[in-house]
Amino acid sequence: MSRKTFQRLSLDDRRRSLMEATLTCVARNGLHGATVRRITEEAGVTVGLVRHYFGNKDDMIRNAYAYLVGQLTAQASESAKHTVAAPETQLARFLRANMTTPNMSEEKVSLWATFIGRVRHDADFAEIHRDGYREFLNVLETLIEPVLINHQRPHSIAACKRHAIALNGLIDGLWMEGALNSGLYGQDILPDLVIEASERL
Amino acid sequence: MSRKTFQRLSLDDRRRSLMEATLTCVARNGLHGATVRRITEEAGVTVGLVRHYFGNKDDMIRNAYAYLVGQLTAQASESAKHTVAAPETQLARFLRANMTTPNMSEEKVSLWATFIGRVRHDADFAEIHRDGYREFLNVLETLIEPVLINHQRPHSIAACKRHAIALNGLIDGLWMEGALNSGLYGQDILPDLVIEASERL
DNA sequence: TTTTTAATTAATCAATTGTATAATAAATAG
DNA sequence: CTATTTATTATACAATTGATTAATTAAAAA
Repeated sequence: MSRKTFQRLSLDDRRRSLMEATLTCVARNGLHGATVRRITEEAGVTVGLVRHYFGNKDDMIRNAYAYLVGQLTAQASESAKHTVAAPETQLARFLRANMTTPNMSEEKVSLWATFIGRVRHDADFAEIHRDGYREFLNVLETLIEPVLINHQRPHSIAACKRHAIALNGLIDGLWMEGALNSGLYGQDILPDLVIEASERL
Repeated sequence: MSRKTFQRLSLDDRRRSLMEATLTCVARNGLHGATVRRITEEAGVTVGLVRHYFGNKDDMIRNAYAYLVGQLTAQASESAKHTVAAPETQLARFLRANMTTPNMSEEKVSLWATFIGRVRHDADFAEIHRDGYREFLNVLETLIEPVLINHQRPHSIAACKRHAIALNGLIDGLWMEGALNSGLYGQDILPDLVIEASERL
């Protein structure tokens, strides 16, 4: 029997490959079904690499979670600073982007929810979550402030924050509804709905 | 060595005890850390009872999930049909109830999110989720319709549904924000916030 | 080319997993 | 009080788990 042929990847490439395989397996089999063997098979390598690149499985999963949150916030930041337009248009565009693919990928949202159960009990998860949340909130606040000013509404830091929290809640909630859409309504109403809703806010 | 002394419980009591222990363990250790041994120890029994009452572990977990969803929807329905009051007051009261304990128990919301990752891949989970979701939406719709009528706004079935979906999204999102509150704001602003937001909807 | 480096494989290990079965004892019926 | 039922315990088992180590080999260096 001959050994398996393999490629030597750079540290970053291999780590990313393993984190993505981790997310794929968690999405498919849940946190409890994402075993080291399944993950490494998905990545096309053998189990020893987990120790080599992450020390142990838990650390690999934490890194994968951070990787996921990073993707989500990066997408959000990206779709926020697009063109020059009226503040309302910018906010609306941002919201629409967050209600359509690829920002609202069913898999990512579902993954995000799967991990959230760990946030309350694992300090590392909590920190990753908090950082991502803070960044998303910041993006929202900077989008909201000019809109409030335009409409001559109170726009203190606190007021912006309140609106950001509410809007973020709405986005999160509709994310989840969209991600696991139970077939009770068409997916396509969500973008209009979130804009319609936030216009009233 | 003497054997462990025990009580024989009724079928319903023992099943409920095991389901509650299951939820406790999932909340504490995640779906992957909720082992049969931990669960049965939490329930104060030995492992053999899982087979006796649920056939296997997966079935026990599915039943525990259905039990959780049942609790959540029951709470919601309960807090909906309270007093006789103006439709706006009733809706506001319902929303406030959903943003405060015991309806918004951190543990329950966190549990709810933990399980949601399974909804897309397990038909049984999907059905349980869909049923609970439908019921919650129904409650919301019946609360919303009279409000719309009072304000002489379109109140077709479709319009009510849209509002219900949006409000449910807002509730879900704020639920999660509240449950894993990252310490970025005080918990107490959520009730006011959701009412303030929905008044504008 | 040859040498060196370290990424990767392959195999082994102890621990934990879910499940199954026979022995036991609590509750019920006669 | 005795017999019967069956909920519950205790134990065993095979499979799977995450972790560890030494042997390889691809790639870089010389």
